[in-house]
This record gives sequence, C-alpha cells and structure tokens, in this order.
Amino acid sequence: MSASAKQVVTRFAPSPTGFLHIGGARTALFNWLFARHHGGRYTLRIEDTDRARSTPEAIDAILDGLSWLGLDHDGDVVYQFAQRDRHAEVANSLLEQGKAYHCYCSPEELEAMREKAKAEGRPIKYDGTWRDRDASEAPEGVKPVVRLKMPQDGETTIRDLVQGDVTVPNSQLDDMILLRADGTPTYMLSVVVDDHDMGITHVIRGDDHLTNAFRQYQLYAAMGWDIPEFAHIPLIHGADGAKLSKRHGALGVEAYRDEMGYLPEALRNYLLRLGWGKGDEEIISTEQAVEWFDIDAVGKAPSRFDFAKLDNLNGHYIRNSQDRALVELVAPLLANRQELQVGDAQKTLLKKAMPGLKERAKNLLELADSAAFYLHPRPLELNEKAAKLLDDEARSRLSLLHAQLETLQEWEAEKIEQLLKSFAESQELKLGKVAQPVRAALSGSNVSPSVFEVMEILGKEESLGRIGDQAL
RNA sequence: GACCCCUUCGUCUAGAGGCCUAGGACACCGCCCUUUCACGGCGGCAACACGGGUUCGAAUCCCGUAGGGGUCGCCA
Repeated sequence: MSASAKQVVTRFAPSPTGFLHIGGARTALFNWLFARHHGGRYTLRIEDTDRARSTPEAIDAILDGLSWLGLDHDGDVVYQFAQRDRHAEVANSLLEQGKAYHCYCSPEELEAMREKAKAEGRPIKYDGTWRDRDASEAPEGVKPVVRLKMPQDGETTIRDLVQGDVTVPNSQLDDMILLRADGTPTYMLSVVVDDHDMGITHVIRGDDHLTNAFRQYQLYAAMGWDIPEFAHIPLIHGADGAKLSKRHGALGVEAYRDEMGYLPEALRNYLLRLGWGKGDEEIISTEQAVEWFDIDAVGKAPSRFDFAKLDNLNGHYIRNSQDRALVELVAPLLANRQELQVGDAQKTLLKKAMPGLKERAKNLLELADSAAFYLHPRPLELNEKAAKLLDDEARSRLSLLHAQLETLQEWEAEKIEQLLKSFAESQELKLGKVAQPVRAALSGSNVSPSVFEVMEILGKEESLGRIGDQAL
C-alpha cells in the first residue's frame, strides 16, 4: 500500500517510564514531519501497559516535552492500558483459532531453558514445550500465559523504508507471549492491535525495534491484517560511539531546555539533520522541513550526538530571535539564577540591550549571565579580570573621563564614542587603554557588548555613577 | 553465543558508475574586521575501513575481512 494510496497515519508511542529522551524526541519529530509532509495524521499513544513502572509524572514530562518542541498531535492521546480488554479479545480469538496456545512453564523453567540454549550455542528462545501439549497435562494451580504459534519453517521479510528488505529465518522466531499469567496483554500484542485499530499506515520507530518487527509481522499475519509500512530509524549514539546513556545526553528534553538553555527550534533543526540531510542545507525552518522531509533520505547508520554543533545552531536561532521573546525567556533565569528583580522597567532595559547581547550567546543561560550586569545595583562587584584592568593609572584616567562625560549633552552611543576617541587621542593612548577600564567599571567584567552602547542603554546617571565608583 | 544491521574528513552529512583533484556544515588553526568577547568575511587542515573482484572507468555494483551497533524478558 503506497503512501499516496490513502491518508498517512503515523504515531509516536513512548512508554511513560521516564522522561522524553533525545532519541524519543527525534522519533517523534520524524513521525510528525512525515505525517505533515504527506498531509496525514500524527497521533500520540502512551504505552502504559507496564503498570509497575508507568507514572503520571512521566506522562506529564513527555507531553510537556513534545509540546515544547512544537510537535502537536492529531486527535486524543490514546492510553494503551485502556485498550486492554480489546487486546485480550484478540489473544482469545487466536486461541480459539488454534493460532495461540497456553504455556504453563514457570519463570524458573524459562530461565533454565535460556541458560541451556546459551551454553549449547543455540538461539536463545522458548523451545515450544507447551506448543503441542494438551491442556489436560497442565500442572495444578498454575496460571498459564498465552503464546503465539510462530511458523517454524520458511522466513519472514520486512520491507523496511529505511533498512530495505530484511529477512530472517522463521526458526529464529520465538513463540512470543501475548497474555501474561495475570491475563494482561504484553507490549508485543498491544502495539500490533493498537496500530491496526488506529489505522497506522507507517510505523516509524527506533532501530532497536527491528527484530520485534518480524514477530509482530507474524501476529498481523495470524489476524489476517494489513501490514503497515515500517521505517526503523538508526539510533543516536553518544560522542564515543556507544549507546546513548545518561552520561552522554540521554537526558530528558526538559534538561536541554532548563539546564542547558536550548531553543526548541535549534533542537528540532539539530535532530532533523542527525540522520537525515538534503544537499548542503543546514539551517532548516520547520516549514521547509515539512516540505522537504521524507523517509527515504534517512540514513541507515547510527549517528553521534555532538553538542558543539547543537550549540552553533542554538546561537544562530538566538541571534535570529525577537528581542522581546528573548527577554521573556531570560527574565526568569535572571530572577532564579541571579536573584534579581525583573519588573517592567528591567524588561524595557533588557529589550534595548538584547541586540548587543544576543550576538554573543550560544545558549539562554549564557545570555542571562551576560545580561545580568545591566541590572546589578551599584557599586558593582568586579571579577578578577576587571579588577586587574582597574589599576591606579586606569582609575585616575577614569576620573578625568568622568569629568568630560559629565558635560556631554546628547547621551547617545555615537556621541559617547566620539568623546572617548578624542579623549584617548588627547591622552596619547590607544582606544583600548581607555575603553577597557570603562568596560570594567560599567560591567564588572572584561567582556561585554560595546561600551558606547552599554552607556547609552544604562543612561547617563547610572553610567557616570558606575564610572565614578571606580574612579580615583 | 545466535540472528540482523551498519561503515565518506574528529563530528553531522552531500554523493544513486564517469560531473569527485570527493562538496557543505560544526569543531580546530591562520588572517581580516575590531575598545573586549562574539558576529561576520577570507583561507587552511582533514575522509571514501581493508582486501579481492565486475567494468574502458567504482566512494558508488558483487564477495570476503575487520571494526562498530541492535536484538535475544510474563519491559516497552
């Protein structure tokens, strides 16, 4: 069934046992883009069948992360556990048709079975002990699981949109468990039933599910259902090439937002280019991504996560953000991290300062830190480099300059620049000898936007105050 | 161990037999701009894993080898 034959329906199906990690975010992005590109539907399903590990907090974190990334889903969120009766019904019909059977093996027996197979170098799988046994042989008081009867000969081929045709001998397939001893459905059963019931046409998910696809294929076949298109996208690895772990950045997307100060558009752009490309395009807007994205351009090899490139992209998007929007993002950081009061007056000041500030930051945290000096109360604390800049010579020069600045009528960056330049000339000094101590006095640091600009934004009174504080 | 997958600069990638003396981006190194730091501009370093084929011609096709990865739960 081709994509054009009927409306595309994709889904992102995270299990709420933790936060939305970066790999999941990319899977969601790809599903979203693919659906939007083809004018289809993108749905969200929470796979909460593991009752012991699923938490409401995790559900909230996932929903929050997705909405921050701007990946809006169509229709209501489907909660898998709510469909459990339907799942059991499918398993029971398979049982009636003789396509599934009860298995009375205990977990201990299964463990021993695996150990033995491993020791003998055979594939580690259920050996079919109960496949053809009669229920009358069932041990007393043991609640059975329901397993699917896999074909034992032949092979199964998955036509994967990313991986190509992948074939595996059926002898490798396990008679997988459909219903647990307590009657609850397993993931293997639930995904297939839900994907079918939701009319999912394209299953786009992590490569780690590829081997599951063979077994799931047999479940579709047993039910006589259409097989969806599969697209198993390669995993994201850490900088060292190993599977992404907490050490690397398999953090929740909220950490990228709150603890590292990334913009959602930067993360989206970065994730898009990880494993997918279109010619030499690097900066790609969401509109362009929707227009250009297709699954056939997704690469087959896993890619490494590179913070340096993400930082670069983030800097780009910060520079291109509206000043007003940046002020709103930075204000809470200033309040929390620097314990500064940020009211309307401060926001007005920050907005004026933002053009000079945003050129220099590669994340929101840096942006907030670099903006803080504008709001600091006098007298400013000097950092080490600033203190070094303000030696006695510099300080006495500052008082000369202070006197001249006081007479300046038009307090504009351009006029201030003229004054400083002629002042430096009259003192037979390079501009830097004058500007750097001024910078130190104004910002308490050796790094800041243009001192002329800073003075204009700070205003005459505050600027002279700060310079006066350091003058000898 | 078994099965499956992958392999172009340090990293992300372009590349679908001649357009490749392999292109772009990030990172790195120079230079320019400049009051600092950035931004920006210019330039540089740097890769087809290896070995065999096929072909007039291979990064592109085939086969091996090596390395890496994924899966093998009454988790999802």
